[in-house]
Amino acid sequence: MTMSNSGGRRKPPTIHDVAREAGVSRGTVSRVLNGGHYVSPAAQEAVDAAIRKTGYVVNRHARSLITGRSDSVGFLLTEPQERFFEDPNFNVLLRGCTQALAAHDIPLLLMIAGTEDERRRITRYISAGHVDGVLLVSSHSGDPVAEELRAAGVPLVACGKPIGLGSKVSYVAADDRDGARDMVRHLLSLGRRRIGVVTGPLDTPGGVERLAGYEEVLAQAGIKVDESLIVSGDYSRASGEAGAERLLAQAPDMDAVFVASDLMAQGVLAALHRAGKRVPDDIAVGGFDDSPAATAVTPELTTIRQPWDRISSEMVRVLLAQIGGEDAAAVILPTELVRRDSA
Amino acid sequence: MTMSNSGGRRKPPTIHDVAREAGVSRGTVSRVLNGGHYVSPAAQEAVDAAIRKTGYVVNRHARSLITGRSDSVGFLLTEPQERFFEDPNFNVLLRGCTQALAAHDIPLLLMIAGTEDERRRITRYISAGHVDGVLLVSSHSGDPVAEELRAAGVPLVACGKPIGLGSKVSYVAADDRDGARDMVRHLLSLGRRRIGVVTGPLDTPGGVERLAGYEEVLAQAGIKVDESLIVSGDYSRASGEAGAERLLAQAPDMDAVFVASDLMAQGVLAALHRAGKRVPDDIAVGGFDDSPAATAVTPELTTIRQPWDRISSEMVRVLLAQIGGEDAAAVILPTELVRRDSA
DNA sequence: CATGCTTCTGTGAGCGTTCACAGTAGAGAA
DNA sequence: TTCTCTACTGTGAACGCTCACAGAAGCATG
Repeated sequence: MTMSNSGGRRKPPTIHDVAREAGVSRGTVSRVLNGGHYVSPAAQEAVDAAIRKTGYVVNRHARSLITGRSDSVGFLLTEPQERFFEDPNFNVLLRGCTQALAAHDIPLLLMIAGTEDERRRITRYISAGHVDGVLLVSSHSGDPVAEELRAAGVPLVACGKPIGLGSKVSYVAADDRDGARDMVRHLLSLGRRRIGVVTGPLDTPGGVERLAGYEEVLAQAGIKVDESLIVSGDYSRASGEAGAERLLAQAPDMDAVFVASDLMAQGVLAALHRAGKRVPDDIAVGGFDDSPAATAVTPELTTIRQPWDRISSEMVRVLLAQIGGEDAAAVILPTELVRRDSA
Repeated sequence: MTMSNSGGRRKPPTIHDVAREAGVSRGTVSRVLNGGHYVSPAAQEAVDAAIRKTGYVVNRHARSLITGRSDSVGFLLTEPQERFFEDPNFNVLLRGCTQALAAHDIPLLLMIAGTEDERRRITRYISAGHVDGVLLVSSHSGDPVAEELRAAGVPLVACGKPIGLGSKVSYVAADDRDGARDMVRHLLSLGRRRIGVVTGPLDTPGGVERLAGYEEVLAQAGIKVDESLIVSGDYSRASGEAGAERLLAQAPDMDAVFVASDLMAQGVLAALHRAGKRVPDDIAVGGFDDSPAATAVTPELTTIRQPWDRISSEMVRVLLAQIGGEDAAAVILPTELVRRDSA
């Protein structure tokens, strides 16, 4: 009855074991592990075999201790959490980032800065160098956590154009203005002329840009912007419902409405339904996001697809580049009109 | 023009710096850091002050290198990702776990095992000891990744009762059967007698248990279970829609239906609406989950709330206990009936 | 006064890597 | 021959921490 293996975790092999097995030195194994420059074919092969045989996996702690890198990045969510957690796009983004990083063998640490205590803990953790960089999701303007990290020189890539942060912050965003332009042009092409809009929050770049696209296209079409056709929401379903009611009261002759998020559009559809308006016959409805919500309603939403899969992979690409020493960069990605039944 | 601080990351203070500042040795600082036993009040205070002054944060890599612990845990999502990512409960769970862990200063590493390549990478990463334990979300029976980790002796806590894994795996789950019982009893109390059911996937414990609760209560009430009132779905909205259509065809006199998830219930509502049935007048509908979807439909869903916040905190509690050497444990948490308009 | 116990402190070793450097061998040039 | 160059390899020193151990000081006990 000697010590058995089952149940307990066996001490894993080290670079020493591999070196001994392969009949070379630690240094040579290390070189093989890190790119294989200045290694003879024979040594290369011997080390590869030894690694396979021993099941060796590099000890990242030891490596990090000496390199100063952690080979991990944080995914930081600050401020108004609820909204994000209800938004399925958030999931797509999170998954995309995780998988893009996994391809580089870099783990993603999820960090949620809700309470003041969490905020402190997270800034301390990140500033201490426990992650090499941060993917930031925060629509909040003047986010104090983000500002502190920026000041500490931590590589940072935001999702969506950040407000109130210095110019040294990279970001990746969909072309909100162009998406809005596409949708409004589409509504015009359907012959609609009294087009309302439920905007997103106007203290966010996305909210502002989508409204700007709307106004731009109307102006180009020679249609005067009518203030009674503009109401603003906060991307939530409830605010869409309330917005639609206001619009119906202010502009009974409205024949289309561009809603700056699918979730709000859900609310708009509900309100229109209650008011006895048929969609799209009486009023055409255009959404934004192409979230699962878009196909969960009747009629299914015509909407603007944001390329979330590309957004996530670009965020990772830009962050890794920045960690590698490159300068901050801004990436704007094109959107796409998805035609369904509501417009 | 000497090297300036701004932009670059400054080398952080070490335990040496703190020791010098406090006028004590490394050992004493280390003791303060790890619980403060066998430390004189004077030393304690001096070290605390030095830590504050220098802004010292422990280097986790150096610590892990010697302790063998990583002080981090993985959140592992395997198999049918899409379903999870559409399910808002997943977000609540993920957030809950992240925050519960944060309170212990333990980072959460998100891992998604989609492709075969990711699966390999993740098992290697975890088996190598780069996390101390794993929170597992996987409804798939006989999950190979989970099985491998279990065999490797990695502390593991599943969300929901896992199928096909040995008994050494802990899990935390809502009391599915009791929740189903509550809902069916509620439908009976409304005077309904021809109660249909759209089950979850019957290769998962949740699906089986919810159906069992349904059958149990009907039996208690002296109502014979009618096979034509039972159809099974996969928790997706589409399967709910299809299920409702089958039920309407098979049992036109149905006056209530218990749907094993809110997402499916959304589909059921849509199908009933199309068929001209009024809810709850003609047919009462009961859901399960109390997801945001429940209040996003008209009429709002009467449903069973699963205590997701407690599930996540219990998962973390059980995992940390197991990492600390305790035995595997199973935790079943009570559900709650939420009355709204659909039943 | 020796002995033991408790409480506290400092020291050296070592965790598993990478990195800088020294060194070797072989080829080609002077 | 001698020198230089290239391609490769091994070695010791670090990285920042914890842990085991030795020891000191204080106090009670024999």
